[in-house]
Amino acid sequence: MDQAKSPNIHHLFQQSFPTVARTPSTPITEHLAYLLAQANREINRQLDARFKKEGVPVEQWRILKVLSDGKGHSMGDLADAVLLNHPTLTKMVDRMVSDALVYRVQDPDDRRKVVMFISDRGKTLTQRLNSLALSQEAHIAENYGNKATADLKRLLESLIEKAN
Amino acid sequence: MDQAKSPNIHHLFQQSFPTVARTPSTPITEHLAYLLAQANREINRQLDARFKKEGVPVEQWRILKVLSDGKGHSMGDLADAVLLNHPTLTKMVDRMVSDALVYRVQDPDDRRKVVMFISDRGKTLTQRLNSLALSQEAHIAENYGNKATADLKRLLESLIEKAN
DNA sequence: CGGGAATTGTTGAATATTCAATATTTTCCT
DNA sequence: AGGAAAATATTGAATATTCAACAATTCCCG
Repeated sequence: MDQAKSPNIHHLFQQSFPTVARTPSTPITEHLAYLLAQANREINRQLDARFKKEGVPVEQWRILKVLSDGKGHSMGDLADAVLLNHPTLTKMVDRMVSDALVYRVQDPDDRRKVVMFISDRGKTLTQRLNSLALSQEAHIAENYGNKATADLKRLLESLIEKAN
Repeated sequence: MDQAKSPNIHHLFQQSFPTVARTPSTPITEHLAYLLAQANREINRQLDARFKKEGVPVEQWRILKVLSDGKGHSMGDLADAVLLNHPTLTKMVDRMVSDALVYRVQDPDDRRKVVMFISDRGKTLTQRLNSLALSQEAHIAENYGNKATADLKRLLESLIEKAN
């Protein structure tokens, strides 16, 4: 590899600055994508820490929460709702079925489909997880501010909506 | 599975509502953790799509971008900066070394450490990636609004700061 | 009706990530 | 000084995710 000369035309204009002077370019920390990743990671980490004593990953809580409306949900709907792609969801649901948290029923109206339901065991677990999650939200709202939290949520919703 | 009776004491108070009346509990879509995950996923997906023609995952762009300051960075610093845990970073850097985008040097002051540098090949790639990323940011700012984008960034920064 | 195309979900192989253990070097403490 | 503890990075095994292929069913259109 030739490490010799500056590969872009900028160096023509940089000769008067002898030492360094590379194109500045926005630091990674100012990119929206990065800020979202960082915030998401941190909040998720905290939530996971709270869920740890129940031994349930955040994704399973999402699944349980969606199913707690009591209605049946197809795998496809679930996958969209919980932000998982299909094969990942299938395998996670397999585990949850083993743990008797949810169960599958074949949709009688469309036999390609599977309809997922939450079990009673799943329901009681969901309640414990919900209160852990709520306590986290309360904790955030506490030292981040109610207004800021509400504003942030609103902006995120709007971003998500626009992004489609 | 016994789906028969409501498992919590609430049902004592719900007897006057004969039909259903389960505890409402916030829908998943109102939780901050979920909104962050969703927004992050979507923005990342879009960025990945743009990077696709370069065949570079977003994480590698982050690494390249951090290293483009020309200074050397230890693996630990890098891992923090690019939101990857150490073993994952090690293996990703292995690939990038194979691709001659970055290289390792042992830190002479502390021989436990490795100092990472970006190669010239890495620099030119970074420039192409930067402009793809900037065009995405521009696209977002365009149909989401400059104010909203700035507000969102500010709120995210503040959340991240508070969360530590 | 019949059959190709589309939809839905799962599987298996390939890939990536994570956890725990390890190796190496430095720091700290007495 | 000298040895235990901490810091840094990597490795290998276990686990998880993804991609592509598949199977089953339904849809659609001629």
